[in-house]
Amino acid sequence: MKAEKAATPIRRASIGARRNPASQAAILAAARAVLAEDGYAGFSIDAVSRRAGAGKPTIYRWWKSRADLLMEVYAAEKARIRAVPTGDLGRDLTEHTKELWAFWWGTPSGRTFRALLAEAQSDPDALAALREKFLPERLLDVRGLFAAAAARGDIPTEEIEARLALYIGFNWFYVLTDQLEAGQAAIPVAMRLIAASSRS
Amino acid sequence: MKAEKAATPIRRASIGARRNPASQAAILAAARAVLAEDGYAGFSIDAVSRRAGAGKPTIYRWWKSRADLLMEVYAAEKARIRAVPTGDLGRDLTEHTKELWAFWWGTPSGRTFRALLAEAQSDPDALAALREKFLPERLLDVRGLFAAAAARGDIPTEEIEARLALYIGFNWFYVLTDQLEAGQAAIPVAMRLIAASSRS
Amino acid sequence: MKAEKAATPIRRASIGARRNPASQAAILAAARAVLAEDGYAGFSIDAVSRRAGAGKPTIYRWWKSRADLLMEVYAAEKARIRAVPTGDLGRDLTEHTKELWAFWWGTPSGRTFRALLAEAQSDPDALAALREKFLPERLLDVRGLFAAAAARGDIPTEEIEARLALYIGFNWFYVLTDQLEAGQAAIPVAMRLIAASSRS
Amino acid sequence: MKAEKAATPIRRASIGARRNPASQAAILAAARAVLAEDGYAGFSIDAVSRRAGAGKPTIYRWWKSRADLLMEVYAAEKARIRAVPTGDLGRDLTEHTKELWAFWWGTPSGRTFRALLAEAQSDPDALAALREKFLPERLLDVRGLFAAAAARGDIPTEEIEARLALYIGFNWFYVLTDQLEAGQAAIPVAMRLIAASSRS
DNA sequence: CAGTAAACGAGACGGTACGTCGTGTCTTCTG
DNA sequence: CAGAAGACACGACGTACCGTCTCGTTTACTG
Repeated sequence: MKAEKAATPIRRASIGARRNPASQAAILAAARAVLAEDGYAGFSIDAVSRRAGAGKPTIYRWWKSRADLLMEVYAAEKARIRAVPTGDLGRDLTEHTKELWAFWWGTPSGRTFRALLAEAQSDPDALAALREKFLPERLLDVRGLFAAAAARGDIPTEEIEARLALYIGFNWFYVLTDQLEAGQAAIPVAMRLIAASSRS
Repeated sequence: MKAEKAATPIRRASIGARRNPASQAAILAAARAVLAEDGYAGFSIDAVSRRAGAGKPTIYRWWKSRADLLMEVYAAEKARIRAVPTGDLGRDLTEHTKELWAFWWGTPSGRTFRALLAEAQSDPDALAALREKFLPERLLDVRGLFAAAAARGDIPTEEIEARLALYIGFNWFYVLTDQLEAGQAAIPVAMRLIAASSRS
Repeated sequence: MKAEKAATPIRRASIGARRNPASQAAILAAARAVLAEDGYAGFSIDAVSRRAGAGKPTIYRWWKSRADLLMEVYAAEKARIRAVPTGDLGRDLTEHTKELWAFWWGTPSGRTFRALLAEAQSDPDALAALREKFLPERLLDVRGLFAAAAARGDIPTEEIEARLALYIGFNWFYVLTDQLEAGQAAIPVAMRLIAASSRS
Repeated sequence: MKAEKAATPIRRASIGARRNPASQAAILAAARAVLAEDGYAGFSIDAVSRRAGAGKPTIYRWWKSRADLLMEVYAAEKARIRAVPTGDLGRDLTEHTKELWAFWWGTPSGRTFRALLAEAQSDPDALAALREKFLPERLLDVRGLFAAAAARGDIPTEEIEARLALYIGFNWFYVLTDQLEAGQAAIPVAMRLIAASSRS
C-alpha cells in the first residue's frame, strides 16, 4: 500500500508479442493502491494508468472493464482464507468470518470488494460475472462448510442456499456500511443462528 | 413510470422567492424515470435535469448530492410497508420481506435502492447519511418486530442487532445481485432462522 | 506570440448562459501560439486547451473542427491587406503579394495558412469550407484588381479565373514549401506574366 | 485498386537477411489502396500494416517516415509522363498539364500527392525531402521544356524559376482544392501566359 | 404599490474520465 | 537475420458529466 506509490519511473517497453508480466503487475499494484487511498471514488482507468506508468490501451487490452480489473485485484490478494469443516458449523463459520473481516479490514481488499459491488450496480456484465463466476469461486469453501454440515445431518440440504444467502448478506451488510469493526460482536450470534439445527 | 417521459414542455418559471413544488415534483419524477429506464448507470444530474426540464442549479439547490436525491426518490414511493407484530416473529418477517421484495420488484424502487447503496460506496457523506438516517428510519418497523419479540421473551434483547443485520443483509444480497425473483423460496427458511428462539 | 504563453492562471468561469469572450480570446491566442511554436505538427485540440487553460468541450462547443478554429485564428489577424486598383494590374499584384508574404512571414499566419491547407487534405468539410467560404472572402480584393483591369480592357474578362488561379498557386507554392524568403525575386516576373495583356 | 483489398492471407515470412520484395510490394499496394479509399485521413502506418499483412517494424525498417512511403507510392505509379519540347512552349505545357491532371485524376496519385503536400506541413524532414529531392526529380522534364524555350530565345533564362513556380503553383491550386475537373478550362489560358515571350 | 429578494430555466465554464486509435520502439519466434 | 506479430508507453481523439457560475425572468413578500 506504500511501496507501489507513484514510483516506478522504470520504462517497461514491450517484451515482444506477448504480455509483459511487469506491466500487468504494475497495473494491479496501482489499482490496489488507488483503491486503498481513494476508494471507489478515485478508481478510474486513467488514474490507474497514470499511477502504473502504463498506457490505457494496455489496461483495456487485458481487462475488458473496470469490474474485470477489480476482480483480479481482489483475487491477487493471495491471502486465501481456507475453511475446513471441523464438525461444528457454527464455530467454523465464526472462525471463517473473523478471518474474512480481518482480511477485508487489514488490506485494501475491503475497499476493493465494496468497489466491485458498486460497479456491479451500474454494469450488467459485471453483475453477471459477479453472480456466475466470482462469487461461486469465492464461496467454494464456505459452501463446503454447509455441505459438510448437511452430510452430517446437522442441517437440511435444501436449506443450504438460504443459509448461505444469510451468511453472505450478513458480511455484505457490514462491509458495505463500513462497520466491520463495530459489528464484530454480532458475529457469533449470527453464525449460531445460521448454523442452527432445524429440529429444535 | 412512462407518463413523465421527455414530456413536460410546461414552463415552470419561478413562483417567487420560494421553492416551486412543481419543479421539485418534476425533478423527482424525472429521477425516478431515469432510474427505472437506465438504472444507476444512467443516473446523472445532467440526465435528470434534461428529463425534468429543470436547471442543474435548481437540483443542487435542494439536494446537495446524488445520494440526497436518491434517498428522496426512494422515500417518495408512498407504498410504506407497515409491519405490525402479530406474536409470531418468523411469520411477521416473512410477510414483511415478501411485501418489501414486491415493492422493490414492482416499482423502480429496487433500482433506486441499489443505486443508493452503490453511491454510498463512493461518497462517504452518503454512506454516513445512509447509516445514520436513512436506514434507521426505514427499519423502524422491522426493529419494532424484533423488539416486540424480545418483549415477549421469544428472543434475547441483546441479539436484536445481530438478527437485524442478518435480516438486512439477506435482503441486500438478493437485491444487489438482482435475484429477487429466484430467491423467493429462500425467504421462509431464512426468516425462520432469524426468528428462531435461542433456547432450543 | 510571447505574451499569451503558458501564463493565464486567471480563472475564467462561466458568465452565464452565453459565450464568454475572454475564453474565446484565450483559445484563439493559444491556438496562435501553438501554431507559432510547433506548427501544424503540434496543433491539437488538447494542446490548445491546455495552453488556453480552457476545457476541451468549450473549444468543441464553438468550433466544430480543427479547420474551423484555424480559419478563425487566421481571420483574427487583423492585418487586413487591402488592395486598391491603381490602373496598373502588374504593379498592384506585385505590391499586394509583397504585403501578403510579409504578413505570412512576420506573423504566425503563414504557419496557420499552411496548417489550414494541410487540414483540408484530410477533412472534406474543411476543404469545402476553404473552397466556398474562406478563399472567396480572402480573395475579394485581389479579384477586384483583376476585375478592374478587365473593366479597363487590359485583360479579357473570361481570363480572370485562370489568372487568379495562377496568382493563388504561385503564392501557395512558396508558402507551402517554406520558401517565402528565397522566392521574393520571382514575384515581379510572375506578376508581370499574370497581368500581361492578351493582345501582344 | 480493389484487388489488394484486405486480401493477402499469404504468409510472407522472411527470405533471409535481405529485403523481401513481395513484402515491399504488398506494403506499397496497401498504401496505394488506403489512399485511394480514405485519402490522407485514413493513411496511417497501422492501416497500411494491417492492410498489407505486414508488421509495422517492417515498414519502419524501409521507410523512415510516412512521407518516405508516400513518395515511393507516388513514384511507383509507372505512368511517367514524358515531356519532349516540340518548339512551342505553350502547347508543350498545355499538353503536359492535361496528361498530369489525367494521371492525378484517373489514379490514386492525386490523393497521394495531396497527402504528400499535407504531410510536408507537419514534418520538416518531409518538407526538405520534397523540396530538394522529390520535386526536382519530378520536374526534370518540365524544367527541360522551359530550358529548351530559353535556348530558343523564346523566354529569358533568368525567368525560368518564376515561370516554373507559376506552373507548379497552378497545378497545386487545382489538385489541393480538388478541382481538377472544373479547372480544365483554365489550362490553355494559364499555359499561354506562363509561356508568353517577354518582349511583347 | 413599488422595490427587493429569491427561485427559476438555461446553459457556458474549467475539468476529469471515458474507450479508441495511431505513434514509433521493442522483443520474441519462425523460416 | 529478415519478417510477422503484436505488446508497450504515450498521447490525441471527440463526448459525457461534474459542480459552479451568471444571466435574465418571474413571482411573492416587504415597507
